[in-house]
Amino acid sequence: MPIRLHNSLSRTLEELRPLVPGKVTMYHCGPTVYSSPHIGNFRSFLFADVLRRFVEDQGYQVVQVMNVTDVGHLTQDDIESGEDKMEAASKKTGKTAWQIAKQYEDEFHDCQQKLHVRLPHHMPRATDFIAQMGSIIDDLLQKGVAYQQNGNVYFEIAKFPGYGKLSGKVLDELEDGARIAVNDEKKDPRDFALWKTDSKHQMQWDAPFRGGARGFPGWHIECSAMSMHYLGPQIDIHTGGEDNMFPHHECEIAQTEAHTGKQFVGIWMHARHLLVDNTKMSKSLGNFFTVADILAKGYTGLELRYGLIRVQYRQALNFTLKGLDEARAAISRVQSARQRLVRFAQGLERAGSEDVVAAVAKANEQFTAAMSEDLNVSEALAAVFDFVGVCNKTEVSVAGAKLALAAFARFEDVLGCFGDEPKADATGDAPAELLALLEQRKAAKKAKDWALADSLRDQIAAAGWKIVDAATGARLEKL
RNA sequence: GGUCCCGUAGCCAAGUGGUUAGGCAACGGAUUGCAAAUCCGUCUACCCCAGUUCGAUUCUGGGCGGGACCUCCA
Repeated sequence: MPIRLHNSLSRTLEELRPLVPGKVTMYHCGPTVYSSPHIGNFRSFLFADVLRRFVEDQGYQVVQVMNVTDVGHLTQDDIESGEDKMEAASKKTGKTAWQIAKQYEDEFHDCQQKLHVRLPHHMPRATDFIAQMGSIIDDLLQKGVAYQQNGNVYFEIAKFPGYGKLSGKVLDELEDGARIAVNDEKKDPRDFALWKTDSKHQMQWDAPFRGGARGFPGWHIECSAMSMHYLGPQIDIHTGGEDNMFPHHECEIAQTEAHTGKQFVGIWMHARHLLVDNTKMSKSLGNFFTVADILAKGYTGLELRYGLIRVQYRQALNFTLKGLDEARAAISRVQSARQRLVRFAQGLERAGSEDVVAAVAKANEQFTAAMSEDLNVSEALAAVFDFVGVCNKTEVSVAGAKLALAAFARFEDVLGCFGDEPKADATGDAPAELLALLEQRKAAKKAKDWALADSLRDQIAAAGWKIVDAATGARLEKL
């Protein structure tokens, strides 16, 4: 089944047709490492992760690159007095820009791991690609599409007729907006920086291009350089948050295509920003949750992941703590069903003779169809839950249980929000004292001392475990 | 001001020109010593007004309401 994805450039659903059959190259605009990653960041990164997982599921070999921006991302991009995010954080904390970058890059990787992200094949830092950026700048200067003023290098928008094709922005509208760049150096307010000089800037390099001055790179150029380095001049998919569309991606297109003369990206995809309690989440409003904040509240990475991917990436997602509670319950429903199947498969419960071949095929089909239609995760989840219902009411055979488990394993492989296949019985993992309590309860039940049995159950629950009474006996499971 | 998105049952959220989405919660019942889990059942909706149509939640137009981007942001 063809994978259809929404291309921001054409504003339509397009079939994924990779440049090289069977192989898909993806580039994702990654974090700017100047503060702790928040849940909004991860809605975008998790979207990229699910995209990669599904494309792989469909048999493609994927190469995925996500950059780490550790220099050049200006707080007011085009304004002369603009300050690099890293520098601003440095000023605030007293740490060096390099320390800031390292700290938050580590934290970012930690969050990726906690949210069960399949790591991109390459996660390069902008500061490691100064030379590559330089050669592009050099070429753009040679071609006359960039110009230098007082050591600053700007890309000249007028030399690239396609500027604005992604975001639909035209000059007049921009000038009417709030964003009016005051910069006499530029020929056009929309011209953007490829290289900046600033003697006060901590991160500085000798110009990596001919005839330049010591300075640091503009924000946009890093993505062009790293994308090209790892994936070549043309890539299949490029993703980012919706805010990246303009100016970042617009600028990427201009500089990259001016440099290579080829179409840069096949399909541009942008994740909608999430809302928190029905209102915009942003740093300036201060109403944001970091990933660490959520985990500190006792939610697991899996629950957060579920909560952030359950709505299709182009829909507004209203993030609430209540939503995470729902995620917890939903995950548990899936895992309970899987555990039951594991028990059948391992002969711990008496298997029946009903088969699930048709149900498995249907679930897989619906799941694939939903995901193929622009990653409709909500609909894919519906297919999973339909399947859960079927499994729960089926006296499944051993072979059937294994088949059903394979289907769940596939859904987990793509979505990654349910967790590993549950063990048939977690009793063995429980602390010895709880096992003792469980034995005591068995005895109490036998003696029909219900008060004692219930109090033992409460004690076990207080320790974070629950008793599951099955026909084959009682066992413990983690709450 | 410009561009764009959305308005679905208690909540979250898919989808469709005429046949039960799904999750969570709630309420009955089965099961259980009582529970938990599970199963069965109940609650069955599409902002408003016109239009197109045999028929619209689903297409068209208008209205109202909410939100996003254009400005640091994923």
